[in-house]
Amino acid sequence: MSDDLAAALSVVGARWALLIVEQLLDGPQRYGDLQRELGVPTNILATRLRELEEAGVLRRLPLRHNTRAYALTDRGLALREAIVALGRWGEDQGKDHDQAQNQDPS
Amino acid sequence: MSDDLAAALSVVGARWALLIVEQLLDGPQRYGDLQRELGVPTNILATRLRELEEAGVLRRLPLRHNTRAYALTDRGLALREAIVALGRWGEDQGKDHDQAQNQDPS
DNA sequence: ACGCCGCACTTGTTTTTTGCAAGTATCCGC
DNA sequence: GCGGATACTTGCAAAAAACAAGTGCGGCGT
Repeated sequence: MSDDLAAALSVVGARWALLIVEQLLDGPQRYGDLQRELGVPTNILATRLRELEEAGVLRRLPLRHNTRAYALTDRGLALREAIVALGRWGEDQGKDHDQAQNQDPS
Repeated sequence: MSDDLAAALSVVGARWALLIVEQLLDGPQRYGDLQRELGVPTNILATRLRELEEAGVLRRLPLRHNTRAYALTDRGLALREAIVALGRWGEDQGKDHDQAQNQDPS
């Protein structure tokens, strides 16, 4: 079964996961930054970060004392293309989403 | 707000949504086909198809009597790139995803 | 004509996921 | 040693998903 998409979604398909990765594409960030930027509930954020770390998408880098940063691994960075592609698609989606279904103007 | 990704995910971010679209990239298919190919619960499938239709991603084409097919619209087809990108990423994901940080195997 | 089957769904009900609010632990500066 | 910042837990309610069974409709065989 070549269902690579299902494999991908089992890692980054959960809610907020891709948004977290997108945010980290701009560089490593701390927990509180992600929280404030994305507006993600704190327990969900903690859960996702754990999952994504275990999946090898990101890793914790300890900073000073009780602060640390989350940074994408190579595998995480490899999501950029997919995220950009989805983002582009989302652009057009935002325009008008009234049922403008034109496929064959007769 | 350049959060196009969030806009995209609000449409195709729900569980099974992208898999349904992927399946339809191979051409129009019927309800039962999607169900059997993907193994998606029937009530979820019905819900997603309704949502995706309302979002202009796909449309119903009536076939004979009480059968119909689901086909992607142009907007739905435009998801191909994103799906391919995610699929490619998922390929590599499949290799080994043990959370072995740096455990020397030998 | 009538029952039966396949197709495309609904309609309960349970389980899982998400969200919200509040609390805990640790360190740092004062 | 107190207050505030940072990084999370924990408890509980709401929402979504999965499971199981049922409905309506049309065609087909008999």
